[in-house]
Amino acid sequence: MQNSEAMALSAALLAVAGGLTQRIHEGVLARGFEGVRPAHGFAFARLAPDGATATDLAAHLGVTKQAASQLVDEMVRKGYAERRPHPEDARARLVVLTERGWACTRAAEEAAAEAVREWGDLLGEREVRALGRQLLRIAPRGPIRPAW
Amino acid sequence: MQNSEAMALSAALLAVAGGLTQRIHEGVLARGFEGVRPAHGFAFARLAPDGATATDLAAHLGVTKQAASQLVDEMVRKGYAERRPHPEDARARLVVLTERGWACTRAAEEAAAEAVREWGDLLGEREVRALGRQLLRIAPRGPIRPAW
DNA sequence: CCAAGTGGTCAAGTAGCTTGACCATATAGT
DNA sequence: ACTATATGGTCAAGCTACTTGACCACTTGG
Repeated sequence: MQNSEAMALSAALLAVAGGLTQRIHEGVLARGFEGVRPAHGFAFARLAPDGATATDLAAHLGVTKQAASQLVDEMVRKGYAERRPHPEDARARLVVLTERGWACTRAAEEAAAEAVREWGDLLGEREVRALGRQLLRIAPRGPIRPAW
Repeated sequence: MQNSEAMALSAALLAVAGGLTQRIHEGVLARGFEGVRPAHGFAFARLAPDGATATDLAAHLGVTKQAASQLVDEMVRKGYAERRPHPEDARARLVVLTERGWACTRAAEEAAAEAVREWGDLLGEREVRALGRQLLRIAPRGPIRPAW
């Protein structure tokens, strides 16, 4: 495969990712959740199962713990998360989603599903599933860097 | 397709895009081009064929013309681009890549090809080509937003 | 030929990150 | 058990890539 081909693939991938991000962001906004930025979505994803500490979040997002802490401040201030004492470590605080945080997460899922459904119209559902499988196989492990 | 499925697909897509961006960035750095940020790559892509005005660039990147102009300042200062008088409009300035700018573009292509080649190892070249075709078909038209 | 539109710049403000210093609690070594 | 080091978190200050707003130079259209 030629370099220019790889570049075309990369450009398409980044364009799709950028478009999807914006679609989700707009969809969440349209469902009445204001003051949420795309970066919050990645935080929500980490908090969703059982909560996490600010330092966990920092590692997951690839930022400093101070930045993660500021992000948590903001989510708390806007009612999407709350800090609880950590059950096993008196230094730490467990950050968990509030009910509003869960609702916002569901809104993001709906918005994502909406965008993906349009892909289905273009490619067929079978191809979209194949796309998902391929992407899962090449997805990197490390932190999800929400910026470029 | 369920919402959670769409979310998993979305997460994988964004993870792959983030990883690819980082890979390209590191590859460009490793080839000796310093002080280049991922956002520059999108600018280079727009400048590559025949140059562009700062306002064109702004529209392409989805930022204000002031921000685009600052980006051009930086690229000029670092030797990747230069401003020339516009042949048809005395108000405008045509921004074109320098030889170093072209070299940096080629470095980015090589880095991208390296990452894509690894996908080929995982999926097979046939599947990677299919991936490229699918992504091209669902890629949005508008500006490429280099941030989320 | 003048009015409105467009490309570009200057200046100031903002938001989200960084680095650096610090405290409180936990964990490991002797 | 006691100290030394590591770790979770916070406070404070600074940086940088963006924004908004005002403005000038040139172009375009009635």
